[in-house]
Amino acid sequence: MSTIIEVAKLAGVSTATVSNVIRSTRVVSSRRTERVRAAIKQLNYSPNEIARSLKVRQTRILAMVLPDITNPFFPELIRGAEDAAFARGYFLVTANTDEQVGRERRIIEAFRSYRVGGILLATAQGRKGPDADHISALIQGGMPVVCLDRTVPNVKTDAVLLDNTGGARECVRHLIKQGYSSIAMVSGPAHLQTAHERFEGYRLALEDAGIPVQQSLIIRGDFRFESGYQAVIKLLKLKKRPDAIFVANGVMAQGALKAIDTLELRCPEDLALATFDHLASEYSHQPELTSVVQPSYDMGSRAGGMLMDRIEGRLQGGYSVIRVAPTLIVRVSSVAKRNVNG
Amino acid sequence: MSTIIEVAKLAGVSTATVSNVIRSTRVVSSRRTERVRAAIKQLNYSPNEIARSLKVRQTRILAMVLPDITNPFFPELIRGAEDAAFARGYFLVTANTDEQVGRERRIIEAFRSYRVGGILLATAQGRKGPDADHISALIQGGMPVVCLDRTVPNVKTDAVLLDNTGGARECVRHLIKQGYSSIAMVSGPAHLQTAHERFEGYRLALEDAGIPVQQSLIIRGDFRFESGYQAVIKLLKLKKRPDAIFVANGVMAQGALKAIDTLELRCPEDLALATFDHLASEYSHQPELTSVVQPSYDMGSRAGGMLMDRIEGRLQGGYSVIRVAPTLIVRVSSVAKRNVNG
DNA sequence: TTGAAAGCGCTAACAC
DNA sequence: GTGTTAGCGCTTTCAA
Repeated sequence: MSTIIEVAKLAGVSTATVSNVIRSTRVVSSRRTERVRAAIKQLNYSPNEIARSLKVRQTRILAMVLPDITNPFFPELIRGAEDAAFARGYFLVTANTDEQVGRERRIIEAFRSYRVGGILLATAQGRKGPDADHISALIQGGMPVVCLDRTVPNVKTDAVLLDNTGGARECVRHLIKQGYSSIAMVSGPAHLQTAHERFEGYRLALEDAGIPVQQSLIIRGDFRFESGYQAVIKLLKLKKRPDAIFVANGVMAQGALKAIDTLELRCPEDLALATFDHLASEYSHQPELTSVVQPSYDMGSRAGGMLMDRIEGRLQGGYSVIRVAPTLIVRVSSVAKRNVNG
Repeated sequence: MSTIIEVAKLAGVSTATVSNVIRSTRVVSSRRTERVRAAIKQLNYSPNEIARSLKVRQTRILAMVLPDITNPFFPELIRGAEDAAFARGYFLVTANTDEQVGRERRIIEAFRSYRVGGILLATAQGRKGPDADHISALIQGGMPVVCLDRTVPNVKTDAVLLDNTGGARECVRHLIKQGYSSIAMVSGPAHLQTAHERFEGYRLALEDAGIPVQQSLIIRGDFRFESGYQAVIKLLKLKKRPDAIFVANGVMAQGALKAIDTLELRCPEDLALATFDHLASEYSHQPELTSVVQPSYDMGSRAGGMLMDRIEGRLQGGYSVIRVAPTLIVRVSSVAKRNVNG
């Protein structure tokens, strides 16, 4: 790989001139500009960003750290952040922690070492995780960090979060209004903040309506397909079967549909269903599920914007936390109970 | 952010000693080692990989360039490559081109500038794209590149590909054996190599059986949900409706299911279905689709291994191209025609 | 075992 | 408009 010195030599100019042509940092005569361009082409020269970054002490790389790339919610987040980054001349790279805290640690350390401009973090850290010291250290060391979807416990940062509790509450309230009274929930993993908040919404909605929470109607899943399937099989085999189920994420809801199918029941005739996330239009075909839709693309894009603002010093002072509201989309899976067979 | 000089000063040793402690490049007395460790901790020091990379002229970063992160096939590819990378002390980052050639160009140029160790490329470049000069230049410049899933036209590289033609051929042959004779196809975008190859498999299977290919039964989609939906609606409104449809990817197959549902038909009673990709167990619930399953995790992992071998010089000489075979999984959506109503 | 110092490729301050 | 050069933070050779 050729260097700026070789380009300068070939073009018969100084390295400063080559640099100035590349970065347009000061005016260079058109004759020289042309000679430099030609030399660059001839040598197939690519400026060494490593050297440049070392000199200017910053990179225009944004790093996104994600827990589970196979959950369709996250790719949309990537697309949002990516478009925002590109629009402002940044470059987004992504790494996947596979929900493992150790791996997250290692990835963050690597990004820190490479001195990325900032980090978008959807942490694998649980909501009571005691292990967040490295993240505090990171931030105190001056690295701009924006938390996405999930915050890190006991760490103050900018964040873009969803109003999980509000969304779940509205959704369950809707089920109640439709005439359902025995409403089960398939919740997410205990250690995840988002799962906890969604459960809170469920609890509050029941409380609002004066309906007691029944432990037997709450089954914990892990946000994956199989656990949604198993949970609903279990619920539907109860002597006192629920008449509606609220599912804490979209992937588990697909498992729920499969379970209903396996037991040869029908939705909504035998059981109403409502869920977080809207995979339906993209990956599934029937029935149309009532769902709490997260504006994931938008969340990614806003978090990206926030991070770049912070990097560029446009965002001074205290941390800002944005709570984005989800949208409840009512579909056939939760039609009013009295109409089910009408 | 503190530097190695500050650490050295605080520990009362030379920078060489600090470096040797960090990299274990030579033996350092335990007294000094301890002092260095303490200083690192006290200063919250993180070695500057940028400076290191500049000096040693290489990085242990693997870059993966993907066309569509929202297609569930690709995240699995990432996981495979990532696990392979981590196991050998590399670090994988991903960027998404959104199927735009211009964006791909820009991303590759950035990765080149940052002197990543190598690139895993699932190109957005069409199979007849004339625009691959930058990729040839990249490779000639010494950058290790492994093509994944798709090759770049007229460019010689290592590659891990799927036997698309073989997979499609076997699948359609299966449909024929099950007694279907009017078999339609929802194909992928014309410019994509994979789509072309799958169509070839379809064509060959019909040819094998002496069934003429009918243009009216071939509808081109774009690998997305909506196009699968529209294509199947169109096919099912034909006067001479096909009795089976072969769909070129999993996302479109979901659209196909929705179309069948919309027209109040049933699969396989009214129409058999078989498809590339297996989204079924993860995102969908019914009916179980006969599918050509790609070993995507494995493809990612093998491509990653190949790239690291190439980087480390274990893979000398000519380029190697691996063609991975998919697996046909037969499910209820294509039961033998005579049994459909029996 | 340890330290001094050159140099990786670039930018930008300074001089002309 | 243009060139010279110090120095970004690290590794590694050479010398002790």
